[in-house]
Order: sequence, then C-alpha cells, then structure tokens
Amino acid sequence: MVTLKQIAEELGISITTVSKALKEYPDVSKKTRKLVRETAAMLNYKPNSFAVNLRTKESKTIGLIIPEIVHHFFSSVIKGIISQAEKKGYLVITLQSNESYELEKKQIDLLISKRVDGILISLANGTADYKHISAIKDQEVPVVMFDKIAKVIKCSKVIIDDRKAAYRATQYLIDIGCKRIAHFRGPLFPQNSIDRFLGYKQALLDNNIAFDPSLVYLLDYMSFEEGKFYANKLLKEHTNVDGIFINTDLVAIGAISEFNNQGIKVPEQINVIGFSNWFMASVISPSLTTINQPGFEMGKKAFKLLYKEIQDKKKNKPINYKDIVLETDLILRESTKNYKTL
Amino acid sequence: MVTLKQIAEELGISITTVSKALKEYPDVSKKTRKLVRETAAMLNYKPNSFAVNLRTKESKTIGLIIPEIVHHFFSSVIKGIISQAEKKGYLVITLQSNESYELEKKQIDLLISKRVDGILISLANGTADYKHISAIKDQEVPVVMFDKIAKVIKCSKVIIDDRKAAYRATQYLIDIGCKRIAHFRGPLFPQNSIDRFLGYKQALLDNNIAFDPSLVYLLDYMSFEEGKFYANKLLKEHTNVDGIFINTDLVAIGAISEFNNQGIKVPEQINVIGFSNWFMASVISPSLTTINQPGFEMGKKAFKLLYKEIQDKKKNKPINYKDIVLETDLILRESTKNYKTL
DNA sequence: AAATAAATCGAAAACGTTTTCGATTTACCG
DNA sequence: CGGTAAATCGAAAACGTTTTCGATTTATTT
Repeated sequence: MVTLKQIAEELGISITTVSKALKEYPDVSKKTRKLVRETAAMLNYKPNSFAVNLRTKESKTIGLIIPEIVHHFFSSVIKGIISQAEKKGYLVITLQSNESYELEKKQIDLLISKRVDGILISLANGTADYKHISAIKDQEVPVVMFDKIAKVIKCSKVIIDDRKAAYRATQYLIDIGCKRIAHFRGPLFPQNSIDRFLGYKQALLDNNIAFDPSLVYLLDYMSFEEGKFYANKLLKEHTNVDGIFINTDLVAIGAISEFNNQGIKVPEQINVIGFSNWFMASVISPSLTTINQPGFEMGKKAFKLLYKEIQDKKKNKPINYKDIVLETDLILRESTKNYKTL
Repeated sequence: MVTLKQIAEELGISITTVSKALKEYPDVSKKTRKLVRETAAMLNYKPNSFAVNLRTKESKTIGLIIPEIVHHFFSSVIKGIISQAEKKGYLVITLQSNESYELEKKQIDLLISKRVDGILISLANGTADYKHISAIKDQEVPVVMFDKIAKVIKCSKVIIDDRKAAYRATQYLIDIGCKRIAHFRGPLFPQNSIDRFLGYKQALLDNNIAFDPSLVYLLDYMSFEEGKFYANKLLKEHTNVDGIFINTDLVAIGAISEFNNQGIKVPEQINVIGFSNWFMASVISPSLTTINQPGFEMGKKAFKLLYKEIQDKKKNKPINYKDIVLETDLILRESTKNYKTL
C-alpha cells in the first residue's frame, strides 16, 4: 500500500507538501500540485482511512439499528438511508436488534466504541426504558430516531402520524357504512400500536359509534398465522362485525385468507383495511385496502436530519431537534367497498 | 473521551503498562492489572478504534455489496451475514449496486479505500466483465461471492445449484403429466438465469420431450406486471400449454393473477412453479409451488468463508478457495397438481 | 552475600495522516 | 540593487494505540 511518504520520496519533496498538494492547498504551487496528483494516480495512492480517521476524529460512517431486516417496510427504510448516505460520502453499518432491548443496548455500545459519526435507530418492541439512548447523547453522538420512537427522548425524529392514519382508515370504514368495526392491534409498548389504536377509537367517538373493547384484539407477533387465528376468534365471538382495521398488512392478509376459507365474503360481508402497503397487498385476491407508509422516503429524511446534526456538531453549533411527520395515504383496493360506487 | 494516557497519569504508571494490563499481558503483575482494569472501568474507558485500526491494520469491518436490498431473498441473506458477523465481532457496511455494473465498481473502490477486512458480493445483472473483482484480489482483500456469481473468478463462493433445482421443478411438472411446459426465464447475463434455463431444458430432453424455443420467454425486469404480460402473451401464442416453470415467485404470482383474470384454472388447466419461496408464495390463492432458496443460511455460510479467509491471511496461510452449494427444496402447494392424489 | 534467574516495568518507535507555524525562496517595486 | 511582500515549502507535533526490547526490581539459589 502506497503512502504519502512514498510519493514524497519519489518526488524528493516533503510529506507535508504532498499532503497539501492532494488537498489542493493554495500554498503549494500549481506545478507541484499537478506533479503530485499525477504520481499519486500513477502509484494508485489511496489515503489510509485509518490514519485519516485518527487525525480528523471522524469516520464518515454512521450506525443503523433496526428491529428486523427482513421486512418490506424496514428494508425500504434501509435502502433510503444507504442511498442518501452514499450521496454525502457516508457509509452505513447496519445492525439488527431482533426486537430485543438487551441487544439494542449492546449494539449501541458497539457503535459508540466503533466511533461512528452518528446513529439512526428504530426501537425494538420490548424497549420501554431509554437509558441506552441517553447514553448516546451523553457521548455527544448525534442520533435520530425513526418510525418506532420514544416521544420522551429529546432528539430529532422522523415518523408518520399513526394516529391520523388510523383515524383516516377507520373513518373510511364508517363512510362506506360499517357499523361494527373491529381492530387488530399490535403489542402494548411501541408507540405506533398505541397511536393507531387511539386513532381508531377517536374516529368511532367522533361518529357517535360506541367504543366496544371486546372488538379490539391484541396480537403479539403480528404474523400471518395470528391473523388467521384472530379472524377465526372474531367470527366466533361476534356475528355482526362488518369492518376491521388491522395494524399490519401481513395480519390482514392472514385474516382475509381465513375469511375466504370460511366462506365469508370480503368486502361484501366484511371490509378489511390493513397498514403499511406491503408489496403483496396489491397482489393478493381480493387486493387489500391499506395505509401507505413511505419507508424509502423516511430513510432518506432520517439520514438528512442526522447529516445536518453531524455538520452542526462539527461547527460547534447548538443542535436543534426537529420532528418530521411524513404524509400517508389510504390506498383503496378490493377489500373495501368503494363509496363512490355505492 | 478518556485515553490510555489519562489512566496512566491517574495511576502514575506508563501508558505501556496500562495498555498491556488491559490486554492481560503476563508481564504485568496481577495487582496492577486489576488496578488498571478497575480505573479503566471507573473512567468508562473505551479504546479509540481509529488508533487501534491504524496500529493493527484491521478494522473488524467487512463490506457487502448487493444488487437490491428490498427483496425477500436478499434481505434474508443480509440478515444471515450480519448475524454471523456480529458473533465474530465484525460489523457490516452494506451497499446496494442497484443492478448496475458502474455502481458496483465504484462501491468496490470505496470499500477498499475504507480498508474493510473483506468483501462479500452478489453481482449485478449487468455485470459481465470482472476487472473490478480482480482489483479486489490484487489488493489482497479477501472476497467471497454468493448467489449471483461469476464462475470464472477464482474465489470462494456460496451458491445453490440453480440447474439442479430447475431440473427438479421441471421434472415434477412432467411427473404430474404435463406435456407442453413453458419457461419464463430471467435476463441473459446472470449465471442463475442461464443455469435455470439449462436445468429446464435438460429435464425435457431426459424425458424425451422436444425442446420448443417458442415456449421460452425472456423477461427483463422480473416484475409482477411482466408476469401478467407474458402470461397473456403465452395464452395468445399457445393453446395447449399445461405447465410453466417461472424464474421468480413474483413473476409467477403475476402470471397466476393473469390466469385467474382470464378464467384459466390453476392447476387444473395449467400448473405453475415459481422460484425462491418468497413469503407471499404461501399466502396467495392458489398458493404457489416453488423452489426454496435458503437466503439466511447462504448469508451465514458466506460470512463464515470470508471470516476463514481473513484469519488465514493474517497468519499468512495460503488461501484455498471453496465452493459451497446449498440444498434447495421443492415446496409443493396448490398451483400444481399433487401426483400422490392423481 | 553474591550470583543468577524471574518478574515487572517503561522508553520509544511505529502506524499514516493533517495542520500549524516558521523558514526559505521568488517576485516585485522604487 | 536593496528592501519588502508574496509565494512556496517543510519540520514537527499530534491523534491514541501496540509492541519490541532493554532496564530495573524482586525472588531464588549456592
């Protein structure tokens, strides 16, 4: 591996001058600058980034902690982050918390000791205390949370308005005439499940529909099988349900599959709305009405915020935390009646 | 940030001793070792990895280049790689080539100049020359290819036997009585499409079924829409096709969707087999018979190979390239007749 | 007590870069 | 030509760690 020293010896000049020449310092003559550039190219010189890191105290690398990689939404976010980071000359180290608080904690430590320039994180479902996040801030490492966030932590965030989106979905069910609307919700902790539940509830209240707790089912794993299981349970426990708002497309697809099996017609007998707009939502039959969650854009925005904070920190500017709320859409498909044609 | 020097000053001993104490060198007394450990813990000392990297000439980081992140198979591979790397104390920098040869080249350069300890790569569809891969080897950076590989490059590889898997699928179609079997293949370059095509062809020949080139359709993007488009084309151009082997589940699902729309019964009139066993294959109706491609395991194995090469290189052992071929399964579902019940 | 062996420590170089600041050279002008 | 200003260069310190090797201290043996 060729170093500055070798270029310097080759040309009979000092290391200092070589270094400055390559960085186009004005205090080295154009002639030597050119000379240095050329021999550097000839020798295929590449700066030793270990040395650069040590000297400049930055690695041009950020850390990313995500609950689950194999997931349409999250992988879209990752893609958004990586693509944006690349544009700004940053690389991304990805870690998966597997929805475990303990792992999340360890991984934060790991990233900090690797001295990444910043951290992007979406919290695990199990995460309910935030000491490890404060630890990042104590180390003065810029951090931005996205999607699965903790409201109490003071840092920049990129989210969607889960509550509003859920409200919108529920309102649509009401608009097309549903009177008894069930909800399959996610686990207790993450803010997202809570907010979606609250949006659902609020929409009912605003339309003078009594909230019936027995119509809300709490799911643990948000899997296809759970969707089937609870769809079956719902059918057994209630006879007059005509709409469901379901926390996740995958679960919704499981539910629809169960309805199909039992001869319940979707949307004639029961209208179904999911959440996320997974690719397969458009592919199944009947296709699934759902809320579109802009993962790629969320990733891009999250990196941009982090980037800004990293730059500000370098200039010793005070950080000002920013919350970005991305817009969601209700994508109408076959699993709900269309009120235009009603 | 606390350094060795600060610990040394705190205890009135030398930096050398502190460093050695923390690494449990036998030439520092147990008493001082303990003392150093304790004050290090107290001061929350974390070694500066930039300095460690510079000194040891390794970063405990590997690079990963993948054609597309938002993809069930590839994201499984990523997960496998990251999980295995973490066990061995390595971090993973992920980049996405977007199926572009040019980007792939740039990203390799980037990773090398970042001085990663090794590189894992799955080639872009467009990649047909391999100078950039040779460049990795010239720099003596260990490299392992997986899934989308180049046979001519001398390096370790983790793959499935695409040809065998395609043969198996086609043979199954023949076993259940198909006489006219079509094939939707992928783009020309990647070895995978070629091998799957060859497996298909071989199975026909071995069963004395004439190979008819007009039954093979070459797709460019392997998308849902393309699946629909070519399914329609197939129906127009041939009337007596009773089976298709399709390169990718997504395309197969598109095709099935088109068949459904046109009132063609799957599997009664036409049997369909896909490839990959994407999650949604089990979820659509009719569910899709397909070849299972073990992504997670492939990721794990690929990292293990790379890890071995990195260790060998450190010990100046000669590298011996290894090819690992993972087993695939034919997953029988509703899109094909079941020969047991025939 | 002297001699030798073993245990413990630290000075210093090295990794390759960046940057400050002073030194030297060149250009310019009267 | 003398003097000043501008242009160009390089010595050296610094970033924080690891490791070699020699120095010093302690323990052991005769």
